[in-house]
Amino acid sequence: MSNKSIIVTENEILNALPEEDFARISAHLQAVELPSGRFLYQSLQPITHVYFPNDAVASIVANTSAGRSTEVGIIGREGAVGLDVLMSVDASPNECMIQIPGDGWRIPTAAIRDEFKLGGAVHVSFLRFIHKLIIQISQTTLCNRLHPIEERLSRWLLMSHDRVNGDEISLTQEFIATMLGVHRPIVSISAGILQAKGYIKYSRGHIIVLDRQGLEKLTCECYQIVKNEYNRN
Amino acid sequence: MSNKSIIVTENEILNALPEEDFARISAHLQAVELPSGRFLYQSLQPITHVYFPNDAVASIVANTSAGRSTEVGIIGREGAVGLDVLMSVDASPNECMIQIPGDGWRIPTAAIRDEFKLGGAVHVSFLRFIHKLIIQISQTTLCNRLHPIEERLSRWLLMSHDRVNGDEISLTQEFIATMLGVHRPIVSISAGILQAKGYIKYSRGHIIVLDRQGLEKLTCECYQIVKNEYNRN
DNA sequence: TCTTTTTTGTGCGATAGCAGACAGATTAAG
DNA sequence: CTTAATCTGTCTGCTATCGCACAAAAAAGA
Repeated sequence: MSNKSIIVTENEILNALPEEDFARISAHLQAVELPSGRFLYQSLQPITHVYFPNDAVASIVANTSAGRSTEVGIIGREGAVGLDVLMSVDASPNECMIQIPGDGWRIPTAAIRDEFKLGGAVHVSFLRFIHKLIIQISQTTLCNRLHPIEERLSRWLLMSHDRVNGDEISLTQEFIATMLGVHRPIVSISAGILQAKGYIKYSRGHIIVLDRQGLEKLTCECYQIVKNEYNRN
Repeated sequence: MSNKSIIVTENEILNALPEEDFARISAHLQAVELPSGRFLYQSLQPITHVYFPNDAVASIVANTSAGRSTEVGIIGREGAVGLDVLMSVDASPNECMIQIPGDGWRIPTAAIRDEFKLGGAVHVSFLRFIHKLIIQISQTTLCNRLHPIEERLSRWLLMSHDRVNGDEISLTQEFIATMLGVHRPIVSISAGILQAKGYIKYSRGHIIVLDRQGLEKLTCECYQIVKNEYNRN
C-alpha cells in the first residue's frame, strides 16, 4: 500500500508523479491550511518551504517601494510555489501570498532540493512547470502594457476560476485592483460592465462566474496563449 | 593546454565555468555572427541552439496577433539564449531576436541538454541564470504597468548599455517604441527630454550614453532591483 | 548632384486611466 | 436593534498616452 493511496491530493504536479517518486516525496509532505492573505514567502526573505496548493490559489506579486503592487503570476493546483529554491537561490524580490483560501501541502526546502538532485521525474516535471510559469509571466508583461482593463480583468477572472472548485471567487475590488495594478474605481466600472453583460454576478466581495464563454470571448488572446502552454504535454 | 585558453569569450556564463566543464562544452561551441534583427528562435518554432552572446544583445519579445509587440527580457554577455530547452520544451510562444549586433557562440540543443543532465557546474549556473531572467521578466511586468515612459526608457537604455562595449547604442526610435510597447512619437519626446538633460546624445538611430549616473537617477527602482538579482553570488 | 527612402519632430483631438473624495449600501459587532 | 466598519458606485478634474497625420531632416541610392 503506497502513500499515494493514503494522501489524497488535488494538486496536479503531485498527482502526475510516478508512484515511486511520489512515495519518496510524500514522506516529507505536510498538510497545510492556506488562509487568505497568508504569505508563502516575502520579498528577499528565505523561502523555507515549497507549497503545493489543492484548492487554494496563490499570487506572485511584485512591489514598489512606494507601496504599489502588481501580480506577475498566479499558481494553483496545477503547480508549486517557491520553486525558486531549485535554482540555487534562497529568496526572491517578489512575494507570494494566498489570494483564494483553501488547503494544500508543503515540503521543506532541503527535502525538495534533495529530491530534485536525483534527476528523476521530479526534476523533469518541476522544470516543466517553471517554464510554464515563465510563459505566464511573459504574457502578463505584454498584457499589462497593451491590453485594456476589461480584457485583463476577464483574463484574471478566468485564470482564477480555472484554479478553484466551483464558480465563486471571494475577493474585494480593492484586492483585484492591487493585483491588476489599477485604480480601484476602474475595477468597479469594469466589473459592472461584465455584470451587465451577464458574464458574472458581483456583490460585496463575492464574484460568481455565470458565463465562462462570455468571458473567454471578451478577454485578450493572452488567456489562450498561456493556457496552451499549460496544456502542452 | 585546455580549450579554454584557446577559445576567448566575453560571455560571462561560459567564462565562469570550471575548466573541466568548459572543456566538455567547448567541443560543441560554434562561433557565430549575430547581426541585427537575426532571430535566434521564433514563436512556437523549434529552438535548435542555445546562444551565448559576447557583445551582441538579444531581446525576448512577446507578440499579439494584431502585430503589436513588447520586449519581456533582454539577454547579453551575462547569459544564454534559449535555455527553455533545458526545461523539457522545444519551443516558446515568445521569439528572440538580436537587438544590438555583435558575435557569440552557440551550441546545439542536444549537446547542451546532455551537459545539463550531468548535473555539474553547468546545471547550477544555468538554473541560476534562468532565475535571474525570471526576476527580470517579473520586474518588467510591474514596470510596464506602473512606471512612466521616461523611467522605462532610461531603464531600457541602462540595461542595454550594461551589455555592450562602449557607449553607443544603434537603434531607431521605431524599434525602441516596439520594445517598450509605446507609440513611436512618445519615444521621440522622451528621448528629447533625456537629451536636454544631457544624459544621452541622440541622432538618427545612434544613441550615445553620456551620463549613466543621470540615467540611474531618473530611472525607476526596477533597474536596481534586477541588477541586484544579477549581482547576487 | 538629384531623387528616393528612412528617420525624426511636432501637432491635435480623443480616450483610458489616475488621484482623491464622498455617500450609499451591506455586513459585522455590540 | 443600533452602531461601526467595510465595501462599492459615482463624480470631478487631471495627465499620460494613443491614433493619426504631416513635414522637415538626414541618409542612401542613382
